[in-house]
Amino acid sequence: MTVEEILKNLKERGMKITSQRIEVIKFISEVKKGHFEVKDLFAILSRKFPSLSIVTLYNILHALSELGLVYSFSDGQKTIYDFSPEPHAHFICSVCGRIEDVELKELVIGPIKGKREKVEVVVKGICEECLKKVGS
Amino acid sequence: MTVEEILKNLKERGMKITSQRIEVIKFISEVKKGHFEVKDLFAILSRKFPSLSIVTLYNILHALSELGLVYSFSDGQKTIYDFSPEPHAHFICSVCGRIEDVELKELVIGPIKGKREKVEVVVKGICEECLKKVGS
DNA sequence: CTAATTGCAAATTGTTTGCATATTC
DNA sequence: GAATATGCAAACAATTTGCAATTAG
Repeated sequence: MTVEEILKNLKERGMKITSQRIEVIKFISEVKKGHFEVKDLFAILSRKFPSLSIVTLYNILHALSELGLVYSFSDGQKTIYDFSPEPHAHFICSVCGRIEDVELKELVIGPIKGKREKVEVVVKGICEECLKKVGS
Repeated sequence: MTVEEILKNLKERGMKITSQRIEVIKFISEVKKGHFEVKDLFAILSRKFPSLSIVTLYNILHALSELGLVYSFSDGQKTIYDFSPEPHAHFICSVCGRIEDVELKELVIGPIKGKREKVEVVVKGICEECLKKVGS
């Protein structure tokens, strides 16, 4: 989705197009792939947009997430935002915290009483580099 | 595993058997199934053990989790402990926060560069009751 | 002009840390 | 008696809330 498409999307849902929202969406559609915490995004966007508040970032990302325009999951401590469109699992290193995409080949779960909105598959472990450093 | 077996397990790993640990392990092995937050467990055990500190609970649960004696996952905000031994997925209602077990029939993921320690499958959505109340 | 959005300060929540005291082995 | 564990107070990190000022439509 292009920046314009996303903005159109927001407009259609009655949301206002603010410069903060434009910046965030621009960033997302430029990057396309990768994981970010709110903090990281804040650090990056603050440079170009010094008046930006992290509270606004929380608002915007929360809204985009609700609309299904970004995907979010938790590393157990904080929310990670993920802009890549294809579903996949995530590997999180419990030592260095690094997150890597993992192919999700097959996932079958039993029936759910209710409306299912999203599925998070998180694999925790120790990445190769940390294994080398610490041993196991 | 019985309380005695778990305690033996701890001893073998050089951990000391304290009354706090006994209480926690007793509780876990009595309940066997169900999800708890540290806060809940603290509320329950505090009655029988008024001097118990929640910090100690964090310590104990963290240790038991490391040893693989309890399973833990995140609801995105806090750590949920799960004492049932068979692997399964979890459904979390984003409205009321209730957590239910979901059968995990099949899960195949791609290769991982590193040592895989555990997999969390969390399904988020809205439970039947909340759907009835709010509509959708 | 009106409703939505921003951004600040402050509050909350979950969890961790430092350290002195107490307890197990 | 030595090493480990507890529990308190305080620190921390991520996120949310209340609210007044600003901005988009």
